Amino acid sequence: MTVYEELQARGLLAQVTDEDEIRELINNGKATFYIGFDPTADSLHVGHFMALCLMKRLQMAGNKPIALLGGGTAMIGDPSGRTDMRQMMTKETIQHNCDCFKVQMSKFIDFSEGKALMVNNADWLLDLNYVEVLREVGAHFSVNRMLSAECYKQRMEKGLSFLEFNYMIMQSYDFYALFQKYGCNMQFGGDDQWSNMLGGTRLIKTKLNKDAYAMTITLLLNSEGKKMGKTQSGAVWLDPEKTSPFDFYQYWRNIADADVLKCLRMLTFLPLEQINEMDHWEGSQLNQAKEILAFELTKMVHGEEEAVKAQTGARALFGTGNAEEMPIAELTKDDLTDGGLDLISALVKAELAGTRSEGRRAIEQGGVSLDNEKIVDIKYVIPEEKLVGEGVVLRRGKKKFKKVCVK
RNA sequence: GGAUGGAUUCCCGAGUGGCCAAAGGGGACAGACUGUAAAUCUGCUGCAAAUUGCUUCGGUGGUUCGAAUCCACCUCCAUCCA
Repeated sequence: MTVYEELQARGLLAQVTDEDEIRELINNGKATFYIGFDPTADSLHVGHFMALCLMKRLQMAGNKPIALLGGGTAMIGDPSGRTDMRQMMTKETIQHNCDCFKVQMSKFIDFSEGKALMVNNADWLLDLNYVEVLREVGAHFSVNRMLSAECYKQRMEKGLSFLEFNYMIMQSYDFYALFQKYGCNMQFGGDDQWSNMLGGTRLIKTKLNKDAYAMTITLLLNSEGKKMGKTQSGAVWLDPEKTSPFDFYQYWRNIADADVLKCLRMLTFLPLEQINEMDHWEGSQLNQAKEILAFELTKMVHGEEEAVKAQTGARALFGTGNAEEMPIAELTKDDLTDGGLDLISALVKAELAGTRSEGRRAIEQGGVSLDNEKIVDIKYVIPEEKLVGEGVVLRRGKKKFKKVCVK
């Protein structure tokens, strides 16, 4: 199976500019392609992960990837698919985020001599001269056409600043610059980037009369049409400090039935035959598929050791309600009052509740248990001797656990 | 620059002097049912020393016994006109 066929079979391809050309290029390892990553946070998230996987797949097929850090474009902010303006970031924040991205990316992609490149568009965007850009680049863009682009639609209702409006031009310029500098002939990106990417191919065509190609990856949407990789508390990060391997595992372990197979195909490197076999699994059997998905992804992101830990931890936790591997909240004697710790404080200190009111509610509604024993008394005090040493398992709801102990 | 309409809690959105910690919906959280799923049903959703107290309706100041609500100024947004 060729790379192109595999990408197709996995449902990764969304739109392509020229199917035959692209197939030819990437199947024969002749593509030098780039994917842009705007450093909008200090860690990569699942969406980036997907792009990195694609990068890896193509690299394995002999193509040369360029990871483009958007140190320049992040100064502007991509309005695509947004309903409001992004908060402007300072140069320092952007630089910091770039550094974080670099470290994380290096774990997935082999950037050793000649195999791949990592560049930062701040290097060429920041020194551009306004009037010159307007004349050289701006002249080739039709405002009418830009406005009709899908990515601005949402913003036409709420308003779009001129700053953000220029994002497309900056991204197009990137492609143009990379084409000239590194012979980069292809761009990949999320499907929401389509119009930005087309801008680049068109610019290369008009300025240089050369062909360049663009291809988008299907956005990872769940069965309800929402972007995956987000939780109510924010994105699912690849940085273990921001999303622990256990939480990362749990995120995938808990996805909807309807989404498991799709995720396996799109995100893992498991052979398609193996995934196709799971296709006819039904009902609770799908739980196995979810375990596989969660394990595979955790392994890729955090390593096998962490994946095993997360899996055994989760199994034990949801089986017996107790486990070795469990997030621990370590308190000190100072946290105790009168030889014990009241339950509400324990919930807050263990970060199982954001506020005391929230903790109180959880207890009142029967959602809190201590060592598998439900407690509904909001005045309950955990005696000190229980907290010393091994500690106790404090549980809020079905899925949130912490071992609480006192040093 | 001019005219008009806006800004309410996580989001949408009602409220136009006291009955307002503020309707309704969504989301989140908790419970029941399950398979750590979905759907459904129930509860709950500002904070706290919790039959009470404190803070909140874009900002600042004012009127009033009392302001999300009235007045003044300011900031931001949308629509139309230039």
